[in-house]
Amino acid sequence: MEVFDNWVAEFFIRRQHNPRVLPTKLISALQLGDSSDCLKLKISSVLRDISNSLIRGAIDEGTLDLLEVLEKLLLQQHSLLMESHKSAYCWTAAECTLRFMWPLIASDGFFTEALERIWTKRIGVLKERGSDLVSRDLLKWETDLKKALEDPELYQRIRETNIRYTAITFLTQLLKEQWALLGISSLESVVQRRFLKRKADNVEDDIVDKRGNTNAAAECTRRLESDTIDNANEPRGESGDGNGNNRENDNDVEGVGCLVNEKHASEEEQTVGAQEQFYEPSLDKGDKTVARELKDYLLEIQGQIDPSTRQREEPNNAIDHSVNVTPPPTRLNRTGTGGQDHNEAPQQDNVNEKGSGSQGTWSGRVRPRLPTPVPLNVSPLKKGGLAKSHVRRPKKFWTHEEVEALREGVKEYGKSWKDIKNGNPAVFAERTEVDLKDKWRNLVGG
DNA sequence: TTAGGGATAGTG
DNA sequence: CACTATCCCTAA
Repeated sequence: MEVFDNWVAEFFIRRQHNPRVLPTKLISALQLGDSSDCLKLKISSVLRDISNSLIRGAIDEGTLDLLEVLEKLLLQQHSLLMESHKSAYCWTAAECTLRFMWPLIASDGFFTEALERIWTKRIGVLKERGSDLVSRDLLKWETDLKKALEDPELYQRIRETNIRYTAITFLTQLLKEQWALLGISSLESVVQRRFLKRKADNVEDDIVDKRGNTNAAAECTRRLESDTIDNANEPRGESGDGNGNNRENDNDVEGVGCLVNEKHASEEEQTVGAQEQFYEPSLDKGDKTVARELKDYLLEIQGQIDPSTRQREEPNNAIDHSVNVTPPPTRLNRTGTGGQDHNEAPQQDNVNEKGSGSQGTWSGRVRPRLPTPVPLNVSPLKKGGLAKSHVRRPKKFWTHEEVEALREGVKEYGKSWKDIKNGNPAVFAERTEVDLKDKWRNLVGG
């Protein structure tokens, strides 16, 4: 596979420019080899799939598949498995089982089936191959769940816990860490270099030249290629400026790091003509220009290689719009008339449908404004990175179970709240380590 | 991650 | 207002 194709694919997957194409499908279509670059590409696509399923709110056994695939890929790369990966797997598995616990008692066949399918078969396979995904927590869950089959009280307790939240938290953390490990994409680093170079040369006209050039795609393809070949064997910033798709703390982005950041960049430009009070003062002009340029290139390239995409209805919030350029002087046909909507491929995938106001067909390099993405809404348990969650978690009194478990925990681990929580994940599913600490404080009357 | 201070809400 | 249980923020 061409280096260039590889890079473009990587970029699209990272940026999710084309969410209508499932990354894993894209990857299999490309028929990658096993080189290290391809490995990273595959990892990216799996991460993107996981991310998509999180955005859709679909945490299911497909997510488990993805996590297992990710493990294998990481293994090929000789990477160690991260804690977040194990935890994400463990809690996702629990969540998948929990959804079959809706009957009040375990007698119903669904729960038994789920236990068999997920814990006996699926996880049995993991055990056989000695997977690191089989963590202590996972085994603990396994015994708890199997015990719950006999013990209605335990069944009840597990049934009522909010496992989903924990699963989402770990999945999010896993994504964050893995994206960070992947570093910035090749294409981005190339474009950044281009930009810096050009900035040095002070040749801004170049950009202007490109506009209106019908052959632009071919043109920039050529340029990119010629520019990138010499950097072909440069390693990606392994974790150097690990600003992966970090959603929260990237006030210190440097260089193109911000490109990889979805939210902030998008809000920056999204606000054109709308409310301006979204934050992110830390984006530096240079970066924005780089990002804008890159996006221009890629959209044009995309238009060439995938003509059907250009005239399909714009998707909505699942898409990334990091760098939305203000409408250029050319006309922007987003005037309700939407001239060219034939070819309505009925492939809506699963993008949700609330962004109905967002369509606007676009031709050439003119892009419509897209709706602001809905931030991944992890429950108020977590301090939200974006919408300052002034929302307090509802107060929930401690049950006798919890208090007892806490007492036991302190006896066993001392004041290692984290260990206590991990030692009894089922009971403490809805308590944070800080909660344990606070509760202990008031138990001992401090 | 943990400890400690403080905010918030319920009760009397 | 005082007191309690819980939740939140942040320094170290």
